[in-house]
Amino acid sequence: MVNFHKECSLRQETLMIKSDAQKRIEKLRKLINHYRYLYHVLDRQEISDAALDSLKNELFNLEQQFPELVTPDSPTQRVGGKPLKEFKKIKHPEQMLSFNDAFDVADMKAWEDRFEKVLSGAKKDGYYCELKIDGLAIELSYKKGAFESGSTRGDGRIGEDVTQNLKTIEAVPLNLLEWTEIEKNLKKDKLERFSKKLEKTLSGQIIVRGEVFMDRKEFEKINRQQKKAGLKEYANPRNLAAGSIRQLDPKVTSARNLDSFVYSIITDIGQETHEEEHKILKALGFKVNSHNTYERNLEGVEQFRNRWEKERDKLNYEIDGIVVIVNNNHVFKRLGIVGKAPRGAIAYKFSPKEAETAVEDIVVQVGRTGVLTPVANLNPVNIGGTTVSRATLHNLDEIRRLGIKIGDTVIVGRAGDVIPDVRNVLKDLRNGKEKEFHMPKKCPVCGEPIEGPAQRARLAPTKGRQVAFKCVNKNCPAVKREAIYHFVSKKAFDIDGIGPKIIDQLMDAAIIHDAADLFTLKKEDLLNLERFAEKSAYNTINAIQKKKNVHLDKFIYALGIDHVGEETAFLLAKKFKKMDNLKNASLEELRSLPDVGPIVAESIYSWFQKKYNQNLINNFGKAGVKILEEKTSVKSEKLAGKTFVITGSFETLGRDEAKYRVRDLGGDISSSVSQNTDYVVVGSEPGSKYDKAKKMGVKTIDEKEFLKMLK
DNA sequence: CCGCCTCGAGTTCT
DNA sequence: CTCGAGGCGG
Repeated sequence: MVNFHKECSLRQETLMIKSDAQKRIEKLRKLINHYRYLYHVLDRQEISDAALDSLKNELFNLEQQFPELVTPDSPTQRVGGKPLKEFKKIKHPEQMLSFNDAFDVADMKAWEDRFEKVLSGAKKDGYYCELKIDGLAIELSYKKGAFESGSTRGDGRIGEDVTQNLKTIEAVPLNLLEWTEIEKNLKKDKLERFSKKLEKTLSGQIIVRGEVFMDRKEFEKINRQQKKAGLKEYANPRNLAAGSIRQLDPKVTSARNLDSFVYSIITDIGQETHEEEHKILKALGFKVNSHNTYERNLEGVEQFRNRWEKERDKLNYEIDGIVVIVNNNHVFKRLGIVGKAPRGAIAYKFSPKEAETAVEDIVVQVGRTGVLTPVANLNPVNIGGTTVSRATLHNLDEIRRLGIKIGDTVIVGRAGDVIPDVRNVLKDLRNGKEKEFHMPKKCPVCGEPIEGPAQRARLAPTKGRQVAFKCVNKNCPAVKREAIYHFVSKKAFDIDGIGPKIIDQLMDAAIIHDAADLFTLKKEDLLNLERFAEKSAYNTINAIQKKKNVHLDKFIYALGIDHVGEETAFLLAKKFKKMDNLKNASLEELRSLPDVGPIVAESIYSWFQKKYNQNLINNFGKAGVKILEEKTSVKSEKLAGKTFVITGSFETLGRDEAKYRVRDLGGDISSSVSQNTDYVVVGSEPGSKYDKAKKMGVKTIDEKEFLKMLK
């Protein structure tokens, strides 16, 4: 009796808890699903990750206690499946097609012309434009509002059943929204007319399609982990996403944090346009891409494309173009299929960020310092919207690293989206006629012998390996020419309207021999040259004479002494005050300056020892160049001890101007972010310094705050 | 001697 | 902007 009683009460207790648990479980599921929807679909975070995790934890624990309460659509079941032996096949109810490609306006026009002929004047009703996500296509099937199965494209007719893996993607709803919610959404978009048919469809089956992808952050995170573990890094997010979705063990897929957008409804619910499909998908609780939009004509399409080509880097996922679809579904159907692609849609690709081309030659350039730089002359190709015909190869080490030969086929990209850069040599495409590149033994410009790493190693055996080859002839025309380019450049004498072309002309005609000669130029000297008439000659002379008075730091910088750039020139001007003091400074004096070590001191000292340079300085004086020697006074100490780094561009002042203003107030400017940096001033379109500042926790300020500090 | 912090120099096309 | 290397502190 006693025992019976006990058992009874125990059962009673369990039952009670179970019913409570059931209620609690349902509430938790609803809540978790709601936050998931806000976060992954509507892009809104209203609860911290930690808080959401604790909800999930509670749910998980309850379900552990009552396994019989687990349902397949519970949020805990996103990683519920066991590893598979192989994927089952799923037949697509309607073939999954691919798109034909267009690369420019002409292609688009041709496409429009082609199908308008087919339509023979029927109304086409504009286009729907979507971002073309670089991922893989999927198909999802929902029965009675719950996710039932999903598959990859496969060959278009039959795909692989990757249901378990798709479940792990939080952007893929395990349940559609509740009907009352859907109705509200439809009303908001004035789509009530679909209500009836949609409700009926949902009680049965609805099939939709979309794209699975991995965002950049996740991709970078995984590659960091790979690197740390000494494993091979993945080539791109697309391949990694595709690989992840084809994992037999859903635990692996789950760890990859994939994302997804959907973009079309296969089931007929009376949708008239593609735009409506998107709105309905959104109303159902699917994640659709909010940037997609309707455009009336090809001009609008063109604008959409161009805008996103420019802004594609701001997205957290990769796109390789846009998809343009005839918006009217009846017209779209009528246009039919050509080959493997629908005639009513086209992928309008962005110009590629990398392209394949041939190395026609490798030539050598001589820079201001005499350093020889090998440059590849390329068969011109369009990369990122501009034509590239040359790319630097930096030095011999780089050539060896790439293994590049003349005649090779290469992949060219643009470093920092600007500077052409050889990424890869396609050695498999060689035909045997490729020629090895050799550094010339003699300077290609003056014919004097080149000093290479081997020679220098003998001269200074303590130094490590040096990569540069150098023409050490002080009279090498190339070096002298570059010296004058440098002299007139923005940060030196800043002489407007005199560029390499004019300097070449003047030197070739032997009218000038060094920078000092510029200041004694007469109008008559120029009139004999090609492309110079009265007016242009006058302007040029005027531009030169206008810059006759120059601050000491600019002057020192303009001399182009090895290892003396802007900063060191500024420092020298501040310390020595007068040109004469610097000229006569001893090695020890120079060496004692902060940031000047043995190498820099030696470079400065020996520059002023040379007769040629002494003459040059005298000639500047004779030509009437005046050095303003009293500019170093700091106006205030307001920013003393503060170090600034500047990135991006500003509305009200240039970067250099900003720099001078900081210095005037006693602050320091640095070119790279570190622990020592006090403020990073962030303009529009900032570069990597901004990222670094954020990572290091350095304080960033915007233009407004910066200007306030300057006041 | 090592590692961090800077500066210098080179770079393409519109 | 990026890479290489000089300077300097630990």
